[in-house]
This record gives sequence, C-alpha cells and structure tokens, in this order.
Amino acid sequence: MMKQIESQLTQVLQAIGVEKVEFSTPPNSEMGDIAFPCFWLAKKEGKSPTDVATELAIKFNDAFAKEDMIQSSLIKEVKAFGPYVNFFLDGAEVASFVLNGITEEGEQYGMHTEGKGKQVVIEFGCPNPMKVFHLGHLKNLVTGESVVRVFENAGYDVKRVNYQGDVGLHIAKVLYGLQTVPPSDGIPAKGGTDDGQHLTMEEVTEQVRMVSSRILKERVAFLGKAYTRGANAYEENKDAQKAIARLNEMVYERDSSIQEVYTTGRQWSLDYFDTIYKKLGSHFDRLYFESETYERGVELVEEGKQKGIFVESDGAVIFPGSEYDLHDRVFLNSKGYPTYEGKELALAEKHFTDFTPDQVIHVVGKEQTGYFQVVFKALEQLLPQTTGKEFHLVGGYLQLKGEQKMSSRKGNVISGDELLKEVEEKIRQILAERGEDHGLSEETIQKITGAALKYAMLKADVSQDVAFDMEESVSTTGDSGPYLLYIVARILSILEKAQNTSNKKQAIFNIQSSITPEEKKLFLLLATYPDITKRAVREYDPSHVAKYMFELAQAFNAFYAVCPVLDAEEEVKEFRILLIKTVRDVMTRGLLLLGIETVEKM
RNA sequence: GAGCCCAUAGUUAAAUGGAUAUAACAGGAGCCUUCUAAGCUCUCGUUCCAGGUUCGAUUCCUGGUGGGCUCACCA
Repeated sequence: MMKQIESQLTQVLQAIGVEKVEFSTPPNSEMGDIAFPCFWLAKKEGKSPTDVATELAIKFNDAFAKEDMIQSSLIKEVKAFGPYVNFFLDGAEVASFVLNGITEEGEQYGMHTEGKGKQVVIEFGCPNPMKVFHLGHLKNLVTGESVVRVFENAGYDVKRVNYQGDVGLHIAKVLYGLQTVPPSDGIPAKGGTDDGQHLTMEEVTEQVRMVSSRILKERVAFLGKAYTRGANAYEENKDAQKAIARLNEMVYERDSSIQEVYTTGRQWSLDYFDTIYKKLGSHFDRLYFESETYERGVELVEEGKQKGIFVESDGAVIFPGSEYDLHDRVFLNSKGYPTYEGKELALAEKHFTDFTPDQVIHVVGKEQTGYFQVVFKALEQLLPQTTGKEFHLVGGYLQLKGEQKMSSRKGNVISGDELLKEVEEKIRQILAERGEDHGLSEETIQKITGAALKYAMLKADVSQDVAFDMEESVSTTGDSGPYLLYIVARILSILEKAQNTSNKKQAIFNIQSSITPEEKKLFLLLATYPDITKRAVREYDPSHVAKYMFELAQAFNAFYAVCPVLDAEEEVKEFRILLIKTVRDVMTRGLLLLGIETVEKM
C-alpha cells in the first residue's frame, strides 16, 4: 500500500526531472510524512544536498501552483528540511486511499505471492526424546512456527518437519541412569535397592512397567532424573563410561534386552512433546528420527568414501573440511557408527525424496554454525541436488539472566512446560489483583499465556540472544504479548457496543478533512503492513512483524486516548469504526503470523 | 592457539550508510463520574576504546578490550 503512495510521489518527482527516486520516513510527523533524501542527486550534480533540496522544493511548488504535471491529490504540502524534501500528505486522501486499497485486497492484504509454486521444508523443534524439553527447545519451537507462518503468508508450500535424536549417547545415559536408582526417587524398586545400586535391564524393565501407570509428567521426570544420573556418572567414572558406550551400541544394534525400556521411554517422551506442541499451537507434517537415518547414513558415508569425498583418519571416517577453509569433522566413528554428521546426510536425502524442496531451512542455535557449514559442503559433493538449498537459520540463545548456563546434565534446567506454567500463574495473579471478575474463560487465559511467551521470544531479532528474566521477560505490560491482545480486546469491545447503538443506517463515507494526526498515523502505519511481512520472509525473521505489531498497538492507543469512537458525530463515528475494524484485522492477521491468537475480552 | 558471532540508557531491546539514536521496563511527576488504567501524558538517562573510508558511521574496514560459541570419534 505504501508502495502505491510512493509511486504517486515518484511520478510527481519524475515529472519535475528527478530520475532516481528512493524514499525514507522522517523522524517525526511534524517534519512530514514521506521524505526524499537528496544526497544522491547532490552528488550527481555536484551541489550540496541542502541546496538541491531547497531548489527541488521550489521547483515542485511552482509546478504545483500551475497545476500542470501534478496529478496526486495526496500531496498537501512540500517542504525542504536540510538535505531532504519532505512531503506532507493530505489526511483525508490518505485515509480514503488506504481504506479503499485494503478493502479491495480483503483477506489478501499483507500476503504475497513470491513463494507461489515453491516448496520449503522447515525443520524446527528438535527436542531429544528421553531428555527434558527445555527453554531452548521452547524458543526454537516458537520461532520455527512463526517462520513457517511467515513463509506460508508469502505463498510458499511449507512442510514442517521435526528431527529428533532417539539414538545416541544421551539415550544410553538415560538407560544407565535407570539402572542406578537412589531411594530418594521413591520409585518402588525390586529387591530392596540401596543408594546407587545397579539394576539389571530386566529389573529396569520391571520398574518401567510399574511407572507406566503414573501420570505423564511423572514418567517424564523419572526419565529426566535418570539422564542426570547417567550423564554425571559418565563424567565421573570410567566404568560407567564403558557401560554407557556398550548401552549405546545396544541401542544402535536394537538389542532385544533394552527394547521394552527403550520404546516405552521414547513414547513417553514423544507424548510429552505432543502436549507442548498442542499447547503452543504447533504441529508437524513429518517427524524424523535418528533411528531412521543412521543405517542409511553409514551407507552414504561409505559411498562417499568410494568417491573420495570422505577419508579415513585415525580409524574414523571424516570429511576433510579443512580443504575448503572449514574444519574436519567425523562422520563415522572408529567403531563404524555414524555421528550426528553421518546421520544428517541420510536426513538430507530423505528431505529430498519425501518432498521436493526449493529450500530446506534448519532452525537451529548458533552453536551449530560450524557444524552445518561442514555438513552442507559434504552434501554438495555427495548429493549435488542439495547445493544451495540447505540453509541454517541461526536462532539466538535463550539465556537465563544472572544464572549459570543451564544443562540437563546438571539437572538445573527450567523446562518448557514449567515456564508455561509460570507465565500462566502470573496471569492468574494479575487477574486476581485486579479484583474484577471478567469471567475470562480458561481458553482466554491460555491464549494470553501463549501471547506473553511467544511475543517475548519473537520480538528480538531471530539470531539475537535473548536474556531471559523470569520476572521481566514474559511481562504483561508495555512491550508485551498481552498488551497487543489488549488492543484487540478494546477494539472488539467498542465494536460490540457500536452494534447496539448503531441506527443500522448504511453509512456512505464522505471522508471529511477532519482527520486527526492520530488517525493519519494509523493509516500510514496500516499501509506499511505488506512491506513488513515481505521483509520478514526475505530476512527469515518474524521479529519484524512483532515489532510492527507493537508499533501499531501504540498508535492505536494514542488514537484511542484522544479520538472517541462511539461519542463522535455519526459520520466520524462510522469512519472511525471502519478504521478500527481495519486495525483489528491487521492486528489479528499479524499476530497469527507470530502464532498468537487474539481474545475477545481481557 | 585458530575461526565465527556479539558489544547501544540502570536493564532488555530498535535504528536499507543519513535528519534531534528509538521504545519498553525500572526511577520521578500526573491522568479513571468519559468507548477496558494489562492503558495514556510528562520526566530522568545511551552508541566499549583507538584509528580509517565517507559530504555523513550505531551501521562499513583495521587494530585493541570484554563476552559467547565452535574447533575428531557427543547431539
């Protein structure tokens, strides 16, 4: 929409002889609505930008006075400000231009077609079964979900995939941990287990069966504690290390003695992840598991070795990344088992056989940047069809403020569902403090919780680390998700009342010139929405949408404070109702791109 | 040691190489017989250091300093 406005100005500028036209926005509305910087022109003509701007403004105003060439009724005034020529737009004209434009596009407003006919596979989430779903996974899930929606909004056919590590050392550590049960766990163990006693796998199986009757949360906690014990043992004593290595091999070999424990524990985890996905409104088209990639991974590395892509080194098979200005990485360990790298090859192959992606986007933390560079390079050699299509979207960390780094080994993680719970408690507390009974439904509280959490995680640049303060980051005031929902709730409340008081006469809009600055600001902002969604997809960064939502919300509140809707004269009232309906629509759609659902009341 | 990333009010974050660096939170002062005060208005306060490129640098380059991450058989 902004583009249409700017193209009018472009025509006008071209009419008075300016060739290259680019616009910017003045720092405040008192200086104009759209600015034309004269730096480029000044350089070309060898004059100072200030002089050029002054001359251009005069030239323009002359033409304007003569009423030739000037077609645009949008322009009210043109002034030079230092090196800029600033355009002041006519509020009423902008209002009708923007409203008509948005109405015409309807639901399509802010959507794009650049992705039409293109497919992208977006990989996100990626928790490890049998381990905690921690804050990092939560942020990744929320980010990935939003990236998916931003791409869908641009017309792409998006496939959501989730790759989960259900084999490997961490699983072996859990199994080992299950064999060492401290009495404090309160789990009824067979045979009077003492602290640190080692159970046989049969006994573990027995125990798992007993735990099966417990609620999901406890079953998952049971696994989580086992992981912590196993991981600590792995670091602390060599015997444990050996035992864990052996268990790891048993996992890869699908050893029958561990099968029941393995498949049961894995399923508990997946069920638990599902509850989180559901709660946050995410879903996946395809769940990939390492257990389905490792065999093919070995084959691919072997094939690559034949072709000279991979080489042997110290008994392991590596990709010599150092030949490409990267670093070497092990794809097959000396025992012949594939590493994460080796499995990734098979995963990539699956992506390209299961789907026909034009791009595969891996939403993963920045600590894996080096890893992906090497793997992508190896893939180029091995599976040339992936060349240029694999993309690592670097997600920033979610770091707890003022605390040590979390580690599931140390068991000091705050899990995703714990955080969700925390936010929910806070929202209930605020409701209680207000002492008003809004009769908010459970669904509404869940939506507000989601909004607080998601917005906090999405408002910073996607690759930016977010320092997470339990008290502050998921706030419900100011620059927060609930603030945004509040705007929509306010609008809906007005609209509801308007319906009651309306005389149901079909209004004909004859927009008067009495547009307030607050209204004009809203229209100009509404006009930029499509540019925002375009930028978000271009930069793989939903934060642009988040920031825009906040800006729009602030502009609405400014309007709300000084422009009554219901008490306005009939014509103004109808006009303002149309305006706030448009704000509601853009807010609702924009928030949906962030995975945030609006509420009717709060 | 090498490579990559980061450094902006007290805090958390903005700013296609452009105007007076923008918000939120925290602090201070106000605003609810008026469409939802989860709000609004006012106020205090910021570009790590040293060079360079440029008419112009928070942004680009070089060198420091301080953090984070990665660098062979974990994922």
